[in-house]
Amino acid sequence: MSDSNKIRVRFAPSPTGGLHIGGMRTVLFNYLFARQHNGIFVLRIEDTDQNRYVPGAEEYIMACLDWCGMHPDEGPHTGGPYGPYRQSERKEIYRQYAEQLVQAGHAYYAFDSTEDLEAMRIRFKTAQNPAPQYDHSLRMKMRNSLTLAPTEVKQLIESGASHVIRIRVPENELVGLQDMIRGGVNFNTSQVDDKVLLKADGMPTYHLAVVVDDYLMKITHAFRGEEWLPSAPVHVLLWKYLGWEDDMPQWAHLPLIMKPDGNGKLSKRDGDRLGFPVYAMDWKDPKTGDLTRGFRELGFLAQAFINMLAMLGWNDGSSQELFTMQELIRKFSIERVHKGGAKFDYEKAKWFNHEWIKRLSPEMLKPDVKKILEIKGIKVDDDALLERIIALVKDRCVLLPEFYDQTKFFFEAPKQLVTEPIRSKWSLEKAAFFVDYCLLIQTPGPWDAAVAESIFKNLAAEKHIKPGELQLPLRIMLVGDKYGPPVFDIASVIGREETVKRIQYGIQAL
RNA sequence: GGCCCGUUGGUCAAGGGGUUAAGACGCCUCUCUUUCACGGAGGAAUCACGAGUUCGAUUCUCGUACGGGCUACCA
Repeated sequence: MSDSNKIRVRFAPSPTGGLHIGGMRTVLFNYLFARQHNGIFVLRIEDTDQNRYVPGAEEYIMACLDWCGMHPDEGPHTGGPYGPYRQSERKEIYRQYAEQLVQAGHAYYAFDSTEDLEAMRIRFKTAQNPAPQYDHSLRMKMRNSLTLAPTEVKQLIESGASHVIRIRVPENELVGLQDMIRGGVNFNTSQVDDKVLLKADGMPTYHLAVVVDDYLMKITHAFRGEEWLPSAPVHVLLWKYLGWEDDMPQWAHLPLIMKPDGNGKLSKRDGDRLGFPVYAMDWKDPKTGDLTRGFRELGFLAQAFINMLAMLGWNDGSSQELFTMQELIRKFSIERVHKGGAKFDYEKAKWFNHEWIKRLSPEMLKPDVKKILEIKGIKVDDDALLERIIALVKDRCVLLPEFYDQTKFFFEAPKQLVTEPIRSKWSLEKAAFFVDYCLLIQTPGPWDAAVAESIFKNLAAEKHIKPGELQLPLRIMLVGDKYGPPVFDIASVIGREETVKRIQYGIQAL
């Protein structure tokens, strides 16, 4: 494939806060598509709204992509031949195209103030039309270069009067587009309003910027959320009016991710309300200082997060649900993306993580587990030991932090023993058994789970006590509670001396 | 209100004119394990509705209902 027809996609977030799973899924689909076709994945920062700009959000977005291993081929930090990749730094580019549109009669200057606009909306509001739009039916009633005398317009502009440039949407024309997911979608332009293209501050709106930049950056396939579908005719019109129709990218409007309960698209609030993450990573709002927890910090593996994201609205047609990034790159197809929105299910998300923890080797899990333990003040230097422990417990950890609860007793004796389950059945005979058991295991010789178990069972048989009656007490002495991997494995790992110590302490406590 | 997009169990979903309508999550039962999980075996539960086309519609068409999105000098 030559460079001229190379597939180029872009993820174009606006840096206004945390990156939620919908955004991350858009990145993922872009990334998969690019990699599958050996194309270019561009990151473009859409920071045209100065009011909503949040410092740090761009770095945060980069970090999220980094976590998931989806590195842009071009972008503000990587550079590239079509930069700059921040729209705020491209401000000067947009004006000329807006002016070009005005010259061609496809756009016009509008001088209406916010108050004018508000008054218009109130004045023309009826039961049939509760939200009047600045469109073909109303534009001749407003203050713009269509209604004002050319000399007046010229004078207003020269005097620096605040104004915007609006697209002049034709009346009663059919505008259609082919969507890769939905097929043909048609609109009658009479329903489309004269969207602002260039704002009073000289910044473009999304509508102008997305078209200009997609053209200039040679984007071939444009993926975005379904919420953009209604404004797609504006974009199609712009591609046409700018004379770039042949270069228009193929569109794919992705289904929305919905709230698990009730209705509407998923928002950060739902996560707060229902107790699950919505953002990829922890996000601290620099203004309020509020911390919103992310999937990563709550203990999700990047592999699981990606896998979960991919299955939200896509499948390969088989019943396979577990995919590596490489498999996804190979198997992804935009045609198999669902049309309907999917309700987010946190239980299922956790299931993916659990599956990935089970699937990954102790060695691969080790860095994450080390981090978890270090946070809790446990530093492990013996890698082989740690891997052995991880192998023992990983099947019972759903989220990474659970590795702490599942492994802490390997490193330190339980501080408190939960004795309720065994106290009532505790007896002098059992105490004597454990005293003897300690004596027996202290004699030199090999030490592993099998040894610990056979000594235990032989002694129990000798004393005519059912081994089952003894195992739970042993577990509680070693672990402190009724959970964890097989008890003799634990004894084996912590060693005979520590086992003896804990048993002796346990006998005291009971 | 208008425009646009959707609709297979509670959730994610496969399928697509004739099927016992896959599979997964969750839930329940049993089993393994004298811990907790994992694993294994089962179970309950679905084609929104109405017309039409057809020998036959969950599948095609049209309506309706319902859900969603948009309707900003936000993206």
